[in-house]
Amino acid sequence: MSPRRAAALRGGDQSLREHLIAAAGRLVARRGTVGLTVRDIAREAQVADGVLYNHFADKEELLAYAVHAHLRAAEAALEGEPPRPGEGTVAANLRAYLTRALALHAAILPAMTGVFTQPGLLARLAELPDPLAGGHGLRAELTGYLRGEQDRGRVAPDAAVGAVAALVVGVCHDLVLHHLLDPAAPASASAPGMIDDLVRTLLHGIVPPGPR
Amino acid sequence: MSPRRAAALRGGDQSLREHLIAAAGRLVARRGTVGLTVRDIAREAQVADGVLYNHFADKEELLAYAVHAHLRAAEAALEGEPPRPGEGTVAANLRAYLTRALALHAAILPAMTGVFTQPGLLARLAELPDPLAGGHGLRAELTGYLRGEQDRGRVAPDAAVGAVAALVVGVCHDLVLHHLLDPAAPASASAPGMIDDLVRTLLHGIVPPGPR
DNA sequence: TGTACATCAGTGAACGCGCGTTCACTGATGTAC
DNA sequence: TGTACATCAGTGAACGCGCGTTCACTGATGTAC
Repeated sequence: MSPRRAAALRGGDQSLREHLIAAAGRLVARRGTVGLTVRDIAREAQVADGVLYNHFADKEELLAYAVHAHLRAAEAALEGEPPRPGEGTVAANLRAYLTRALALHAAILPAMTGVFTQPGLLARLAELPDPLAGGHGLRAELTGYLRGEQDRGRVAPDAAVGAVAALVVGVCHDLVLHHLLDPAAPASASAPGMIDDLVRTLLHGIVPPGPR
Repeated sequence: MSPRRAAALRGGDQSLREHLIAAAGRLVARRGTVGLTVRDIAREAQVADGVLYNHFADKEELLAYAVHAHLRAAEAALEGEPPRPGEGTVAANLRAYLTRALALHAAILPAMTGVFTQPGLLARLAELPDPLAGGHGLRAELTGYLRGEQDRGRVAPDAAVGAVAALVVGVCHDLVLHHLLDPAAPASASAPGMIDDLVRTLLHGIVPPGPR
């Protein structure tokens, strides 16, 4: 008793549900969630307009799964492992965290920008397991790393790790948003030395050298 | 030859055009641009649905003026003057800049979040004079201030002023967005010490004291 | 093995709603006499 | 000064479109005999 199968699924072993999430996820990665219609998704999935309602309560539920898949894919696409306390130099590690965070935000922010403006979608997304909520995991990773360096004496014991994490995540927002505002302009994140400047500032601050 | 006047304008000396921009601006400040309909605006202005087309090419043009008015109002509402190089202490001045920037972003970001997702509206807004584009003016102010302090030797001559500006503006995005994501959670910006932590980090960095 | 039937996911035309926009009409005010 | 008319911004019902959603129908597959 296995009834009709969607034409687009011939030859594959994916369920239509997974197929729909994947298709919607592709569109989310490409265009964000704003202005995405159920017909766009059905066309991308090469499937009838109405099927999605056999697998999801409504458009918002499908979109929540699609955004979730997009976020996890962006996270999985990050290269290498996050640095660990004690290894290499603090400067190199901070640089690695900044690079990772920038790459993640560049992949995620365009889609998340739309999510911010759709409270219902945001709520649906929060209900899914492991939401990672746009860089939360990264913030925790960085905070943990800095605490580890404090234990090893390579970061000042009174350094404000929470402030550093907020600065790092924030600067990612800023650099990526600037690029969104004016896609023609060269991303200042890729400006030579920008990341190094950020690392230097976070490490040593801006007061002149001399007695503190 | 002065024909009919909108009922809502009785007793005032405002033009209907200004009246519409003000009403739309109020809604933008309250709810952002997303989901705002021309009927919402007409109801807020206590005016007929269609009048806006006597004064604006379309909804988007009115919205652009409304957002622009909102941005200028938020900027005007900032208390006090931005600090000047040489006055007070660098720490106090940085604190003042952070406080100003946070206040501005808290007022502006909810509306701007929606603007990011409406490319047409963004383009219209960019066409208006003095767009200030979500903190551009503030960034320039801060950069100028830091250069002035460099001239006076209170900020290291090799300090990366552009990086500091990006960090300051970025952390504002971050703190405000967090509040947007979870309005119930207490704003970490208001957490006691957060701003002081940020100032300390920017001034002195996180490496342990000792020989550089 | 071959044939008729039952099942039910997939299909896509159609529905209803809300939106931006239009336009025939209204009516307060200035002008002509 | 008083009256009839012209003007045109304001009015709001109506239009058309695109959207999310529904549902009568289709047809590939498993089952009964």
